[in-house]
Amino acid sequence: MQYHHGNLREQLIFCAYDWISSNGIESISLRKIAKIAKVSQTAPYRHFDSKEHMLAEVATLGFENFSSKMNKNKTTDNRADDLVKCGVTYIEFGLANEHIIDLMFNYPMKKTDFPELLAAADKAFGMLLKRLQHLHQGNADSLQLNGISMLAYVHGLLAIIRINQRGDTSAQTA
Amino acid sequence: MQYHHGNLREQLIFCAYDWISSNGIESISLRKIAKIAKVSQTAPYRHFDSKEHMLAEVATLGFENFSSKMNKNKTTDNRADDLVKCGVTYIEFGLANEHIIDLMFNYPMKKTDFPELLAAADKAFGMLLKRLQHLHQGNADSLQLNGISMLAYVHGLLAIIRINQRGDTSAQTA
DNA sequence: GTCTAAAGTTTACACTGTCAACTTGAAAAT
DNA sequence: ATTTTCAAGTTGACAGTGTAAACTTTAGAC
Repeated sequence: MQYHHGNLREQLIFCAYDWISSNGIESISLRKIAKIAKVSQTAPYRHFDSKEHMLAEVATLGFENFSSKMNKNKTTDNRADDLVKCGVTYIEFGLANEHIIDLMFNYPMKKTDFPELLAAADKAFGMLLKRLQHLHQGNADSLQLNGISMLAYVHGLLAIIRINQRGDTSAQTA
Repeated sequence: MQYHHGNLREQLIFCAYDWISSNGIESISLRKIAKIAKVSQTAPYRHFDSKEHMLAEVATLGFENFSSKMNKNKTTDNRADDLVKCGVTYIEFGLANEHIIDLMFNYPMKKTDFPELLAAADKAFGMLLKRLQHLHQGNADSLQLNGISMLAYVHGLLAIIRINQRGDTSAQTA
């Protein structure tokens, strides 16, 4: 239908996603992924304003994948179970997709400049918070931690685990 | 005493620290900081094997600064106070030095390749853990969280605050 | 006063993001 | 059916990057 490539835009996003998944963020280059997609080095500029705009799309895809994984954790009536599953899913995703989650959280991107990314991130965090709050409301007298606190805890736990994996700081002294 | 510069090595580390503090990690280049230090572009290679080796020194300095700030929080006999001060110090440091803490935690560096960095990070985390555990042992029946958990919580809280500051994910719905 | 080696310089290379100018070809307009 | 148009692709160029190789300077040891 189109010129050479059909849907180069999506192709590029998938290529970049794959590349980052296996090689990390800092080793990526527009030219490399253009070459992988078998187009010229400047072809991506017909679809993205800049490298950052493209990475924003990749990060968006990351949040979508995370959301869909999260979505399989149906909330049950056992709220403690739900919390555990929720946290485990988050951490599992982070450990299984460490480079993508790097892009999602640690790469300095002004998310407000990328509405799609902002929406995808909002949705994912919203799911997390809803479940955590669900638990919290049912057990109002147990822990004095609200949704953000628990989110912070899970997020931080993942970070600590990863830092330790990178060969590090031996925080495991506890 | 020496050739042109006296102690270029330290000079470069300080220049890089300053640059990163005000401009962030990804905009740094060896050439820029060499120019700032008024030496040729390859002069840094007489003192560092690579850019990463230099950044490791900067990160080490970051951990040292953090430790020295942490050190001013003398542990008192009020353990709850100690915990709060500890967490506040951590988060304050992170907010006041966001680019440096990026380098310290989010920049993918194999810390085991840089023994000095590893030692500095160990020391900083050790201080944090000691205080947290100090509290925990005194209150063994209160929260079922150990040192790592509390570290994760504080670390995650900082991360969430920063992500929100970047214009983001509106996790403040709680 | 020569020698040496550490600390600095110049030059060069491959790679990066991105701009400008050109080409292609499928669909819209006549 | 032919012409026009314009999005999607290309080539070529530029400044900036990390870093390797070869050269030069200079402080101190003999």
